[in-house]
Amino acid sequence: MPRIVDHEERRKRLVEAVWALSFRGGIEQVTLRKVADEAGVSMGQVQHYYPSMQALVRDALERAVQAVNATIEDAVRAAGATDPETLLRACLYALVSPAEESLRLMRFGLAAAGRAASDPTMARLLAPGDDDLITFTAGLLSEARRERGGEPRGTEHLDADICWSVTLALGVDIALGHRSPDAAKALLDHHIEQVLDPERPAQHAAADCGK
Amino acid sequence: MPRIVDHEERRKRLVEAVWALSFRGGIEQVTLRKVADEAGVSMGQVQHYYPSMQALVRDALERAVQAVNATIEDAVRAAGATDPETLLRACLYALVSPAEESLRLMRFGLAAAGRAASDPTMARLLAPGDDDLITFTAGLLSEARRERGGEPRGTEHLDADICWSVTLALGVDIALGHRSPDAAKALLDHHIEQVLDPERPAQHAAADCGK
DNA sequence: CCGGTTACAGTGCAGCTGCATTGTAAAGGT
DNA sequence: ACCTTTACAATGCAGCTGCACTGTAACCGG
Repeated sequence: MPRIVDHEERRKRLVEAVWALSFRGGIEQVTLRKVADEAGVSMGQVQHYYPSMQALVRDALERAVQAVNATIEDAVRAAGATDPETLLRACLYALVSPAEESLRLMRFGLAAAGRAASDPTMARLLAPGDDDLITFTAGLLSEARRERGGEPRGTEHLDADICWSVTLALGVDIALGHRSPDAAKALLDHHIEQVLDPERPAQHAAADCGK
Repeated sequence: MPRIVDHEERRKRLVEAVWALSFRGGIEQVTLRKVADEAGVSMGQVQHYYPSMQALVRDALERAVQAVNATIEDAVRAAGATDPETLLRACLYALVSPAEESLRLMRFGLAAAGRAASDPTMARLLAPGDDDLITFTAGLLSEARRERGGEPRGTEHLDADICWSVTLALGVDIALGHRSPDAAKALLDHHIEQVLDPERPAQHAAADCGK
């Protein structure tokens, strides 16, 4: 019947405006008017697609989470059918990537997490999906250990959980500018080494893992 | 000459009002009027002690960081002269404590970190002091390993860094309500075990480290 | 007792906020 | 050709914001 437009495209554009604004001046700069300006549209359009500001920010967060997850899945797909260790590294690296897009997402994610600290409905968006990811990672850990000649330790699930915790913390550090992506990657490498091959002492003296 | 009051006491009261408000409704609820109300004083007083809202929040963050550090130091002092492993655990547990006060600080810290993501002057307040803490922790790790009959691995500094990263990530999870303090502690225990005694396989089957 | 300094309390204001409302142009079905 | 539905654009508004400003009461050295 009526005029038909691509809703998805509009929402995406608006959400990207939110990300951009938040990246530049913090989530507090995300207002109806500024989002409209950044997206090059009118306030009316923003209101047309989102009933409230909260809904906009929520959707922006949801899409940010999806985008990060997509980054990980892309990494898996790109790695293809290599050894599990390479795959594992590829997954984890996705969160400490120096790519600008990744940085934008992490920054917004952190800002949103700040809000989520006292907004349960937002916190839920940041919650781990269904720990499929952890289970998948645990599988990789298990295989990677076997490939290195180690025996299974039965703690893969916990180890995977910790792996992601470390990675997330490093991502936060990067977002805050406390660590360079390189330094984070180096530290992450050390941890992976430790997890995969606990017995081996220090091997690569780790050029610099400093800040 | 003039009327004399305890400046420190006033500022502390105001900052605690900021923490309380932020805990309840998020950092966005922290406004001049609400802070004044919460502290039971007038807006004029808030303005008298802080030239701007930014300054207030900054001071609140600075004091929150100090308070958390104090928590760690208290833990060290309380542990007294026990074995290094107990000391190490005491330090790390400070960040995943179920104490309400700790929760308030972590929540506010997370909210502030959200702002710090795009405010470098705030990010600096959250930056690691001078990695004295990491070095201290590395020392504990080293001693604890020796006590367990292990040989030094030369990676204690990196390991300590990772320890705190894990702990921080768990603290964030708790603040977001994604993990209970108990679950976090259990996972942290697993990691400590792993770090101190890499060779040993799984020992305590870890009742539940689930969410 | 008094001048001066400090420590507030109260008020006013310009600017911005989200949101409701109204107006209107475009498109498709009939 | 018309009518209905959609997709906006533009404007209005009440509420809140930080902050500047003014008033004033307490205190203390002299």
